[in-house]
Amino acid sequence: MTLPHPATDQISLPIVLAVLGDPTRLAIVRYLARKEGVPMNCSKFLDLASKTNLSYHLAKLREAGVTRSEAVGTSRLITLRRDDLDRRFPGLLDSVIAAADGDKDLPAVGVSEVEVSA
Amino acid sequence: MTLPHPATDQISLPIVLAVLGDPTRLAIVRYLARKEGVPMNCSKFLDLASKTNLSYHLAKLREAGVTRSEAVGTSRLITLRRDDLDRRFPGLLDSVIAAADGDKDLPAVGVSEVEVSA
DNA sequence: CCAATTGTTCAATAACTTTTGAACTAAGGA
DNA sequence: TCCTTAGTTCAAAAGTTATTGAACAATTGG
Repeated sequence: MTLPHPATDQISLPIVLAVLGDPTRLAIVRYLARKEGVPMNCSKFLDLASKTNLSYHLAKLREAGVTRSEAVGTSRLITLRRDDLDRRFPGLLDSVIAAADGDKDLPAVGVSEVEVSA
Repeated sequence: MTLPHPATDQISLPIVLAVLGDPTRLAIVRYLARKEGVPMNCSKFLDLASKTNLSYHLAKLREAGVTRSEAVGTSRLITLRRDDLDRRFPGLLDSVIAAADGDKDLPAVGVSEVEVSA
């Protein structure tokens, strides 16, 4: 957990809402929610924005307490801080993700991915 | 309903999240939620911001589909579009308001008001 | 060691959002 | 009619966020 992350009780509601109020970041969060438990690296999101811009948006998500970024080799493993968010704002993430899933106009990543069973 | 309001199915998730991601507007929404059914006029919120600035924030809430503003005489009656929001984004408003109520650091209006029974 | 891969940082710019005050409109009461 | 109340509009200024490209750093494979 190399990079700075806020403690669970430091996560601020307005900041989380503002951070989720951006279509690119919302798409990232949706994808992480769909692939829960599977750590993602940034390259997954390159069809949403440029590398530099992704770095910016992923930092915003991390600083808001929405995601966790871990440095592993030259990659960052990114995960949703679902437990922390659910503890702090019960029901919020679920309703946001459900709402986003129901909206065909929002940008999305990896929608047509093949599920690989173990 | 004189002023322009989006239809229920035109309410956009990122816009709603961004609009609620402002502490002043969140305080307005919390107050409206607490006084559900009782139409408010803008002056209720004058301790949050200046008259001009309130006009701006209330327009943002209306344009996002979060509130309804009705012109009555020289006043505006403002209400939460709870039914519409619940239909469009089930659970979202409740979790946002519950989260806001649990946060002592957020600005609030009319917290210490006397409940007047009929 | 060298090159490729992965992502960051920096500075610049563009694009928005918020806040302000002065001037305004519209309704209602004296 | 005139004054007050309630809120809007407008243009400017201030502040913030998003986007870009070029340069950089760190790790890993050959």
